[in-house]
Formats: sequence, C-alpha cells, structure tokens
Amino acid sequence: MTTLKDLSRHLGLSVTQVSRALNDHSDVSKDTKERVMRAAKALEYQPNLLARRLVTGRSGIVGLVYPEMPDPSDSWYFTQFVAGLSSNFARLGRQFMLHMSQDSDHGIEVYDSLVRSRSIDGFVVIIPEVADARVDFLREKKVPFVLHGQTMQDPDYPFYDIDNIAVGYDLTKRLIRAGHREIAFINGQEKASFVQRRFFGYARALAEAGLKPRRSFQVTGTMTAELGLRETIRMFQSKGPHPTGMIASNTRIAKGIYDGLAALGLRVPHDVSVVGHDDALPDVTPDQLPVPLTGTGSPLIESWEPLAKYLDATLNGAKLETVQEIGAHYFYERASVRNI
Amino acid sequence: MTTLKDLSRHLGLSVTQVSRALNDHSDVSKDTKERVMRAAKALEYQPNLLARRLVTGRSGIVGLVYPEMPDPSDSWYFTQFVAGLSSNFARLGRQFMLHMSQDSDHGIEVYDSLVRSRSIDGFVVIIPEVADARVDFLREKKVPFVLHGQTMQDPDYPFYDIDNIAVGYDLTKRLIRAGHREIAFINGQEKASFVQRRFFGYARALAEAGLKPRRSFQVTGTMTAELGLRETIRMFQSKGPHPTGMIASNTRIAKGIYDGLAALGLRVPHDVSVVGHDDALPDVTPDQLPVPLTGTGSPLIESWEPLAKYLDATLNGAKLETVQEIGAHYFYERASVRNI
DNA sequence: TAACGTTACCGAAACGTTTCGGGTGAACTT
DNA sequence: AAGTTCACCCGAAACGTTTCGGTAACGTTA
Repeated sequence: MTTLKDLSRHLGLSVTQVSRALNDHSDVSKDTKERVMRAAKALEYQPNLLARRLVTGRSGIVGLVYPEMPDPSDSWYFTQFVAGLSSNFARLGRQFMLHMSQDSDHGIEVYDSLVRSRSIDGFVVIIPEVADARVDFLREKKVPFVLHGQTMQDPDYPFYDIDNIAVGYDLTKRLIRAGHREIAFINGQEKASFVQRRFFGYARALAEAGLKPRRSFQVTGTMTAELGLRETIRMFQSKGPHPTGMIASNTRIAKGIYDGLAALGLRVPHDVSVVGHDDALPDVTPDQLPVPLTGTGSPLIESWEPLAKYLDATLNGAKLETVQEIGAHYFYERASVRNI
Repeated sequence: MTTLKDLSRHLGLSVTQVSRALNDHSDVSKDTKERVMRAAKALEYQPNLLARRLVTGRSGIVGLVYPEMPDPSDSWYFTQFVAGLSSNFARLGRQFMLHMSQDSDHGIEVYDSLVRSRSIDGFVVIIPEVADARVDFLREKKVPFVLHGQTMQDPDYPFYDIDNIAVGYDLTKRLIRAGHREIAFINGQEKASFVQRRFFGYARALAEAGLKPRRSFQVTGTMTAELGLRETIRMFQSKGPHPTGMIASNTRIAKGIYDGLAALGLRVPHDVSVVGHDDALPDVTPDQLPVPLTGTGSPLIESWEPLAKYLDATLNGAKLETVQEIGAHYFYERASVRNI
C-alpha cells in the first residue's frame, strides 16, 4: 500500500507538497501537480481515508436511521428510499450507512452516539413528526441533516418537501367545485407532519367555502386499505349526515374507501365522489382502481436525489436557501368525481 | 468532547493506563479500572472512532454491495435483506454500509476501492454465481467476507447456505415416488450457483430412478410468474412428450405454472402435478395458490442473522469451521401432487 | 536601494488512539 | 541476601494524513 511518504520519497518532494498537489492547492506549480498525479497513478496510490478522517475530523459518511422494521406493505417505500439514497450518495462520492433502530434505542440516543463517536457527518431524517425530537436534537447540536418533509415551525434547516397544505387544499377544493358540502378526509398518522398540513389545507378550503369541518369526518391512522375500508363503513353506518365526497391521503386508503363503498352498495362516482393523493408507488396506482382516481400526485421517487444533493451541499458549506425545496405536485383529472 | 488525555489528566494517570483500563487489559488493577470507568461515564467520554480506526487500521464497518437497482418484484427480498443485515450488525456493535452498484462500477472495482481506502473491514456477498469474480477477488486479497450461498468449488470461506442439491433432489424424488417419469424443472438464472445445485440434485434423483433428463425440460430465467407461465405453455404446445410433473424453483414460478396450466385447460394435480421451493417471502405463499403447493421450504429470513454473526466472528478471528453453515430446509406435503 | 508581493516549496505539529518496550517496588523463592 | 516473579504503571512511538508557519528566490514598485 503506497502512502504519501512513499510518493514523496519517490518524487524527491516533501510530503506536504505531495498532499497539496493531490488536493489541487494553489501554491503548487502546474508542473509538479502533473508529475505527482502521474506518480500517484503509477504507484496506485489511494489515500488512507482513516488517516484523512482523523485529521479533518470528518468521516465522509452520511447516515439514515430508519425508525422501525419495515413491514411488507412498506417494503417498496423502504426499498426505493434506501436504494435511491444510497446510489445518489455513491454518485456524490459519499458512503452511506444504514442503521435500523433497535428496541433498545430510545429516540435520539442513536444519533447522539453516532455523532459523538465521529462516525457520521450528517443525516437524512424521514417521516418527521409535528414536533420532532430528532430534528430538535440535531439542530441543537448543530449536526448537519436534511429532512424529508418539514416540522410545523418555519424550517431553518435543509429539507425537501412537497406543499402538503396545497395538496389538502386542492383535493378539498376539487370536491367543493363539484358541489359537495359534506366532505370526509381519511388521512395518515396523527403525529406525522404532512398529515396535519393536509388537514390544514382541507380546513382552509372548507372555510373559504363557508363550510364547517366535522370532527367525525377527519380520521387518522396507518395508511392502509384496511383503514379506508373500516372508516368508510363506520361513517355511513353512523347516524347524522353522510359524506358525499371523500378524500384519501394515499391510493391504498382510496382502495379501502372503494371497497367500503362497494360493500355498502354505493357507486363511485355516482353516489359518492372520491379524490386522493398518489405517491406513485407501484403497489396501488390510481389507474388500476375500479374507477380511476382523480386527485393530486407527486412521485416520491423524485425526492431521493434532492435529499442526497442537499445533504452533500450542506456538508460542503452551502447556504441554507440553496438546500431547501418545495417540490412540484400535479392534479390529475380522472373519473372518480361527479358534479352534484 | 472529552478525550483520553482529559481523562488521564483528571485521574492523574497516564493516557496508556486509561486506554488499557477502558479496553479491559490485564495489567490494570481492578481498582483503577473502576475509577476510570466511573470517570469516563461522568465526563461522558466516548472514544473517537476515527482515531481508533487509524491506529488499528480497521474501520469496524461492514458493507453490502448490492449488485443492481431492485425492481418492485424484488422489493421485499431487498427490504428483508438490507433491514435484516443492518439490524443484526447494529446489535453486534458494527456499522453497516450499503453501496448500490453504479453503472460505472465494473464488477469488482467497488470492492477494490472500498478495501484500498480502508473504508470497510468485510463484506456480505449475495447471489453468488457459479464462478464468481467477487469471491475470487476477495479471497485473493484476503479480505474477510461471508457468502450467502456457495460457489461451485469447495468453500474455503465463511458462508450460510441451504442444501440446494438436496432441495432439487427432494422435489424431484417426490414426483418420482408419485409415479412421474416426465418431470420438468423451471429454475432461476443459469449463472446463479443455487440454480446449478438444484439441477444437480434433480439429475441425481432422475439417474437413481433410471430416468434420462431431457434438455427441453430444464429451463432457466429470472424467477417470475411470467417465466413459469411462458415456459409451461411452450412445453405443452411443443410436440414430443409433455411433462406430467413440474418443479418450480420458487413460488412465483409456481404461480406462473398454475396460470399456464389453467390456460391450457389442465388441472392441478389431476392432469399435472407441481412441486416447488418456498422462500417464505410474503408475495406468493404456497397456501395462497389455487391448489396449495407441495414442496420444500426454507425461510430466507433465517439467513440474515447467521450471515451477520459469521462475518462478525470472522473479523474477530474465528476459525473457519465455526462460520460455515448449511441451514435446514423442510418438506411440506400439501395438495399439488397426485399419484399416477 | 529598500520594501514588498508572489511563487513554490518544506519541517513539524496536530488529530486521538493503541501498543511497544520498558520500569518500579513488593512479595516470593532459593 | 540475592535473585526471580508479579502486579501495576508509564513515556514515546506509531498510524497517514492535513495544515500552520516559515523561507528562499525573484521580480515589481516607490
């Protein structure tokens, strides 16, 4: 294994100059730089990262702490996320560490330990909660990270997100425009930030139309078909007004809603209109559903690249404004909404 | 950030003794060890891994180079594998790096670069081919690794595998016992080691029964339902003898075979018997199929733990015999075989 | 001519550990 | 009483890089 010292001996230069030549510093003559480069190639020099890391104090490694063991229904999300991040980081010349949270890790402990042992330079943090302990911790300790999403406060950290308030607003507005007045929203986990943001947009659209949100029309839970099915049945079996329009926070929930309505003998969109958001995961696509689903869409897959890019840029000292982005979302008109 | 030097000053001991105390060396008094431990806890000392790594020459990091971007059908396999390995390594106190092969990585280059930059101590290698360049390279360079599977030679490296020769043998034998003489085998990628091993067991069982293997009855390809379907149709539409018993190398292929037979108007097991191997992945389970599938089974999920354990042990200098294992497989009698 | 920049280079320190090769005193052996 | 063993400790080197501060030569400016 050739080291800098070997190179310097071989070239009759000081170790200093060799190092500076390889790192393209300014006070090395063009001539020497070339000589050094050639010698490095010839002797198959590869810098010992361990040594470099010690002196620079940075490992060059970025990490993702995945909060729990994924179950089969999350498997495509997990795969996309992990594989996507990893390959983007590889392209940027960074190494990617994956740490699955253990039962023994209480919250932020893993982050603390990884940071204090100097193993990791920065993190990708996903699925932020409304008040997220990880974000608070990393901000306080001034550890670089990029967030997939936002917490509820004004973000003073790098992130990539879509405008979930607008998503909630657009979906609701579409139903209102079709004449609906009783609109239910089956959303994700209550503590998740995007869920509250979508509710916020929903409330705003209702308010603009002079409609009052009903407590029983806003439900939260894990985003599965089962949730959609169960809550749909519940809503139509309870007394009091029934929804004529329903919003699903993803296509799995939408599928559950369709199943529930079918079980109740109600047709989409004749009896009930349905809209939803599509993450463009292949397990349930909006066109596959019995009635193609109208609504917003934004491919999750488009988030890995900016996330990796922004974390890398942050570690390289980029300005905050250049590493924050609200990605686009679109509206697709299909066949699941009827004017009343 | 407290360092060893801080501790030593604080305790009136040499850095040497503090280091040795923390690493539980023999020539430190029980008393001092305790004092040191207490002080370390009090001052929240956490060793700087970068420094430790430089002097020991080892990073403590293990890696998996995933050969290609997984597509949706592999997503559960990928998830299980990556999440399983990562959490097992976390439990063992090791950090886990995931590197997705880029187009620009030609074969073993990634391994070479990761090893030479001293970033990684050892690898988990998956999906071995009959003659595997990665294995050859790592063996030659004496880089520790553990293989999920085996190459075709006698393994002189750590591995975890199931007895794929026996799997091929058991499946074939079951059909032979039921009186079948024309037995087809739809297997995986030709270059994969396990595929050849299963064919080997198949050939042996046929030979023992005095049967000749037919070339056209042995097919290889990517293990999807599509392969099973296509090849089934092909076999029954060609002239010459048709199989009465069929072997599927996994449940996805079996599903394709079922679909193909149904399309041809053939019933399982009345017209054609089918057996197959089940990796216990949740996408297609043997009980879910129209006729529950008889055959071998061995949960893939049971491999992460030994793989992580054996790589860790290898890095800690374990003897070869203690880090090689042929895991169990079982035979499940269900309903897809009929005696003739 | 003196002062000043510029260019190209170098020695030595630093990063925080581990470990090698000792050293000291007390207890035990002969 | 001298030698040997043992338990405990320490200074300094080493790992391979980056970087701080300095220097010498040379041309430019006032």
